[in-house]
Amino acid sequence: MSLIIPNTQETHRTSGTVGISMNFPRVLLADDHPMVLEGVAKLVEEFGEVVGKVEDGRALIEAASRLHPDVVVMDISMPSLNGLEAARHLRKLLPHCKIVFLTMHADSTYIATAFEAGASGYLLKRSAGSELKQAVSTVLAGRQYVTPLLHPEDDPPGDPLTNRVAAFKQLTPRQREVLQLIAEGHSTKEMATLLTISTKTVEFHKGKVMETLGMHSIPELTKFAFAHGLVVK
Amino acid sequence: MSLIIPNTQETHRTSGTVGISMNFPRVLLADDHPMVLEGVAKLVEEFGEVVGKVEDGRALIEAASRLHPDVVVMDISMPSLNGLEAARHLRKLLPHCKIVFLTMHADSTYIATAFEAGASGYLLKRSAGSELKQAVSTVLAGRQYVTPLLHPEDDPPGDPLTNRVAAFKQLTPRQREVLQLIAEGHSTKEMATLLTISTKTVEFHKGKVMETLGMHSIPELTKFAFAHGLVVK
DNA sequence: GAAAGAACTAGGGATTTCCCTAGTTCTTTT
DNA sequence: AAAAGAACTAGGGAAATCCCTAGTTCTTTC
Repeated sequence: MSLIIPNTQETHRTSGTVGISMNFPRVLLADDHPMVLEGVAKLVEEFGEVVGKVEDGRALIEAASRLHPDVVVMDISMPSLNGLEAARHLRKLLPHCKIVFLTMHADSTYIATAFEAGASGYLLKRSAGSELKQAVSTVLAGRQYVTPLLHPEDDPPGDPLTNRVAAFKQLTPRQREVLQLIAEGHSTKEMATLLTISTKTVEFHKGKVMETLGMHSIPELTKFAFAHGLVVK
Repeated sequence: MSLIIPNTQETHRTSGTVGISMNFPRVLLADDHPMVLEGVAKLVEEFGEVVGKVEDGRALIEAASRLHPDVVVMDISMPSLNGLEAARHLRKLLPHCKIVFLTMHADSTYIATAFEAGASGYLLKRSAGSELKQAVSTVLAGRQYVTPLLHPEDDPPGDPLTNRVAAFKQLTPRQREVLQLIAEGHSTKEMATLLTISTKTVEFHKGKVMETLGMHSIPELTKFAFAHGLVVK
């Protein structure tokens, strides 16, 4: 099974002008953390020219329309205008400019949205530095690049995690009920009393939830429940 | 109002051997995001030697005791052993090695804790790249460096978290270590292997943490660890 | 309205956790 | 240097858990 990446730009794979990997590409960088921005710039300078460095989405749009870079490497979380919105603008403004996201967000909902917004590449800050060059040359060659960290092959067998949001929707009502109670700190015995079923049944539901979500510990479930607003505070 | 920075290392200001800014310092880097780690390494290479790059706190301890760097530049949020705990270990292991934190956390509770843990410098990822050199040479000269972004004029009024922070401070180093591992989802057996102690001892620490914090479930501990930035994501 | 599939219910048994007690090491104080 | 206290270490036994299997109810489909 593979990550679902909506291919809104069929030219990525078939355009006649692409396929040539550029020698020394002109790169525009955007990240709201200067320390990271400048560090990444040094990495880019090993294989390309850094034509600009900006710290928010609006500045990115301005700089891009002025500098006409071959590729933009940008964060998603940025002040003023976030990376996803900036990408949508950029696609209309400079249709030939490639977009690579470099972000903390490993969530697959982000990556799908990113490609919908016009991205050709997706890296994580957890990715190796060498992937930057790899990603830039791949997208300039007209193909897409997604960091191996997000590739489904690496997931535990059965790969229920390809999309945790989707997985969440697969939970039955009873399972969601139990998940919430778990995250609230209730013991199996307490849940059994609360739901007027046996502890064994509660244990079964708990096990099913873990299996469905591809998780193996209470803290993981707790964080998940939080991330989905299933638990308050 | 001003930031309270406990001066646990009076030699910072008065030792006879300090005051000389080193020419080409040997720097050890720690950050759990390789892309950032490698970028920052490039920045450091402009003024010093990068003797090592590691991606978690436990690897940092190992590398530091082997490489004896002049200064360690590290993140706070790291898997396995967070930066603050790693700093406490480091201070005992290599008393002459300077510690500079480079982190996202602009919270003033973090910075106070950082200096308590043995730091001499505190930078943000929002800080300018040039501050890195500035910070390293300042701490090697025996003084402290805090990024201008954190200067007290910018602080929000009040501090509602005092109670929890107080409770957190009551934990022993070992207890904090175990708390982090619990919140990361490790089983007792895994923790025992990681810490090379028996499961029984891990269980004892876990119990003590719960008793001290007045909590009675793993989810509660997990949320607490999150609220204190002890765990990433 | 009968068959099929999904959801909910539980039992048994190995494993792990919880709680109490207690020895050892490390630090601080006198 | 000795004593005291705190932190860390770990054992034993009761309780709770995890994992597998399996019966019952509820819903969907033909």
